[in-house]
Amino acid sequence: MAHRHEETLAAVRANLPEDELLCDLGDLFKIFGDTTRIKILYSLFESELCVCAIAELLGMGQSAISHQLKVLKDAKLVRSRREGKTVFYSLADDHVRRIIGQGYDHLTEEEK
Amino acid sequence: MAHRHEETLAAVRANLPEDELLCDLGDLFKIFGDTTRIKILYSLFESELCVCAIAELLGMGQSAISHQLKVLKDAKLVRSRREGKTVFYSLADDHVRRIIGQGYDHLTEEEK
DNA sequence: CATTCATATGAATTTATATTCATATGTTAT
DNA sequence: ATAACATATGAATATAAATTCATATGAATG
Repeated sequence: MAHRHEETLAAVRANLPEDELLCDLGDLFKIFGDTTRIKILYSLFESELCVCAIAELLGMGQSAISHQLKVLKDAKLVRSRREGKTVFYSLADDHVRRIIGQGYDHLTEEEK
Repeated sequence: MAHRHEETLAAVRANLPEDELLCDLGDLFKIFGDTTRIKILYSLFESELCVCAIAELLGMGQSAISHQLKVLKDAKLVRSRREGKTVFYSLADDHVRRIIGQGYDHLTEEEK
């Protein structure tokens, strides 16, 4: 503790969500915070893709992609659909596009 | 490589941004992907705060907070303003709110 | 039902990142 | 100038997370 700021902190505390939600938020963004996963998600903007197509597209091993798809699926960011031996992945909902879109904006827009 | 998907991949490749942008996106979200930083950003929704107020609010050491504020500042997510011995931090622009808002929506809304 | 193909998973290794500790910098007041 | 306070920073440690390798599961086919 250093100087006084109880008045300020009271207001901030009142508007701060529960700890659990803040943790969940961090965990969610953590998932977007990896180049491989961003690439996977972005690839799925266009169409559903099978695991080996994604691996080929990104120039990575099948195992690495599978592991990351699991992370994405656990977070409900992608869905999967099996067709014979092949499993197709697609975006789970539109939040993915919106979240990435906002990030894109931050990177490309000028700040004033 | 496994089976054929050149046709599909061609279309996906055409719409995929440059590698550098995808990396930058990952790096940006990585910053949101930490509970401490999310808490700091959320705290700043309400008002600007000095370092020791944030440390007190989060129950963490001043050093840890300073390190994270540096990360946030380097990413241009927060600004700082010195007033005597005290340094006040505030959100740099509205993208922060929007990005966190989209994450919040994903967590709290029902998916259909 | 044995083989092949597509995907998934566990363990190990490597690499990155967060916090702490000690200390430096910068500001104000005596 | 010296002391006291607020913040910043470097190095070290601890923890987490990504990829690889080997192998397992699950589905189709001869």
